[in-house]
Amino acid sequence: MFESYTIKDIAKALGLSTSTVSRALNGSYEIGAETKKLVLEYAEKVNYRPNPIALSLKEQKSHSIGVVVCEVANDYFSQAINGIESIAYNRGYHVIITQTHESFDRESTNVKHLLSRHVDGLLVSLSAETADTSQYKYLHDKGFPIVFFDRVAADVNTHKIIANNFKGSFDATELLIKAGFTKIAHLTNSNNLLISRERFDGFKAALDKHQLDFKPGYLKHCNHGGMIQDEVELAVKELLNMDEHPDAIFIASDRLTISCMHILKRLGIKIPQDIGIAGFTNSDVAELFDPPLTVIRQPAFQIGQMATEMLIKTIESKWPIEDFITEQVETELIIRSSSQKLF
Amino acid sequence: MFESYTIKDIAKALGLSTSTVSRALNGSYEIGAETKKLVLEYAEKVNYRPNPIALSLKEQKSHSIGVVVCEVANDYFSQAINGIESIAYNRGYHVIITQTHESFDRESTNVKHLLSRHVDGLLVSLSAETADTSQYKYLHDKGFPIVFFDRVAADVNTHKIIANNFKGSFDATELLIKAGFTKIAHLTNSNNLLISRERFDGFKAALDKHQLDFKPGYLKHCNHGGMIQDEVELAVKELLNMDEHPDAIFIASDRLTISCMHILKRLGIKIPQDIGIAGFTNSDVAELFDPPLTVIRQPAFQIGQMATEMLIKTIESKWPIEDFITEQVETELIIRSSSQKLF
DNA sequence: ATCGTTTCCGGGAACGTTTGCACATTAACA
DNA sequence: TGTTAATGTGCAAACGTTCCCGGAAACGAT
Repeated sequence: MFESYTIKDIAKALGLSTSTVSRALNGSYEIGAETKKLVLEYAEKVNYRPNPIALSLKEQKSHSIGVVVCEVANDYFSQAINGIESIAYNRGYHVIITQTHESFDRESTNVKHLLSRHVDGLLVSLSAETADTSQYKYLHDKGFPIVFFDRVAADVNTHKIIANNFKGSFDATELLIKAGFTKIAHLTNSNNLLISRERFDGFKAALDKHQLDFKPGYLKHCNHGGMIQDEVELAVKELLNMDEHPDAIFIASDRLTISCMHILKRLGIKIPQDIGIAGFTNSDVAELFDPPLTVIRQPAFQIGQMATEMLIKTIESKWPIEDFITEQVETELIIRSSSQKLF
Repeated sequence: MFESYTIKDIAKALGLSTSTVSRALNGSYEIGAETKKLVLEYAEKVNYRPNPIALSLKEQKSHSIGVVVCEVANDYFSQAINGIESIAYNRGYHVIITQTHESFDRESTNVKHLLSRHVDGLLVSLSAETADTSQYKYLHDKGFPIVFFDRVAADVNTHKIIANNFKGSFDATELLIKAGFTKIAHLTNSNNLLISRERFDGFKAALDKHQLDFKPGYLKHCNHGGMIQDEVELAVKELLNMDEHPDAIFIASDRLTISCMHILKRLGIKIPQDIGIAGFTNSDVAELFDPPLTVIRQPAFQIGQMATEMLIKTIESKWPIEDFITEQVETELIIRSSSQKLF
């Protein structure tokens, strides 16, 4: 039944006061053994569950956490959310998810909305458009719990969970180089995002190590994170139409990787004969692609879990936290034939 | 700022009572024009937002809806959840998502948990294991708002949103037949699910129409909905090892379709040369598969939206609802080469 | 001057909890 | 017999709202 018993009901039924019942339920030492037993048994019998809303009001805690991501229909984020939910559920928190669709305005209003919902903390992965992180800085300075994951704000000193983007990029790029590709382009997200810069650095470092020089024309940013199909298409076409066009593309985000594959398919470009491909994605079906796709995969589920654990620890901490840590997790390079150069 | 102003604060600052402020904010006719203006302006200035938790306690409504699905990391369900969120957000509800992982026990505890959270209504897609729907019947009889989507409970008379499973299956099967396949197997979910039975009926009807007889050995149920990889693998292998093995498989669920593709790939089975494939899935990358996969696609986003609209309408209805409707939406058959017979 | 109406506003209860405090009972002690 | 301590229980406030009442002031009509 969904009309639930309250402490008042129990008190009335047992001829006790609500305070006594409350204390008995919470195992207070100042309640007699038999009274306690009486209450506990009755509560069990009628399946008493404390009203979480009343508790929230009393404790001034909503027991909910707000999540800000660009979109949920995305392999990386749906896996991360899975991780977030799994921890939150067990710890008695519920999760309110909001999507920015890579828009800074949406992100701001989402944060405001979550705050007006009185969430106890925020789990944030920035939108591609976001350059201004002052709202987070402000909240964080006021002591509001925030944990960033994946797309972190460089200038807000709070807990963060990130993948080893440099190494992931370096390894993937080096893989392409070792396979024999020499003219490697880089398709990436907005430069606002720290991950874009880190991934670029890894890419560049691999080039440097193998004495390949970096062509500025081979670097393409999609400032809307792949939400605008035309933007990606334009970038890809520009690469393909260059006089000395690239023989491989290293792609730095999940959505861009998938978009790019669609575009290449539509254009009839053969992989890896015409162009080699390696990209970040958490798709579980990259193995089934034609050709099977070489990917850099992040432990999205674990990242979601770690971020949530950290956030809840921060929320429930008795003292203000001053030591904020940045956890780094390793990526996984899964080599398939899209990155194999054919001679 | 996240410490928000309360009505009390406003009352104190303006030398009014909380009742007056509350009424002014709600535009009550019994408040003088200038008082109202004063309050409204001050509230605007300090960016007053009513505390949703206090409101919930007062109104005995949590403004949240519970969602029960088998998993979120699934193309169909992540798209549906996207639709659910989009409506709920606009209507001022938040969404609590729970996953059954196709287990009936998990489903029961999830429902109990959501109820103890005082959700105002439930959006449910049954687990593959669920045969007993009495808990929903009970709640529904008590007047608790429930809307089923996709995997509906046949014997609970409430609002439902389903795809035209019969037609989707019929069309896909007929497509395989017309392509020249004659020995078509059917890989599907547990028979507990109404959608499995409907999809089987569509499959069977197409066979009948074209005078192909149905071989019981060609029907394989995965009672755990594809959550157990070995179960799917066994089913697929049994089909392939039959004396007169099928020349095509029609697959009736998202997860099974993807699982089956992985298994066939690992076994080195060529599609469509060795076996033709068509299956239900909402994957956005089926086009990129090797070979491109013929799919039956459901309008998952819209289904999520419709279900949520219906649920909120039921929640907010003044009178008890007696006319419950079942909305049916059409599926989309996307023909690609996995279902093209090569001679 | 008295009464009824209108207009405007405040007091206080209620929603379901927790918790500081006060109180009652009993037992032990002087 | 009175004092103290220990034990067990209840009252009431608080969290932020809404809303039923009751009431004060102003006004016109009698």
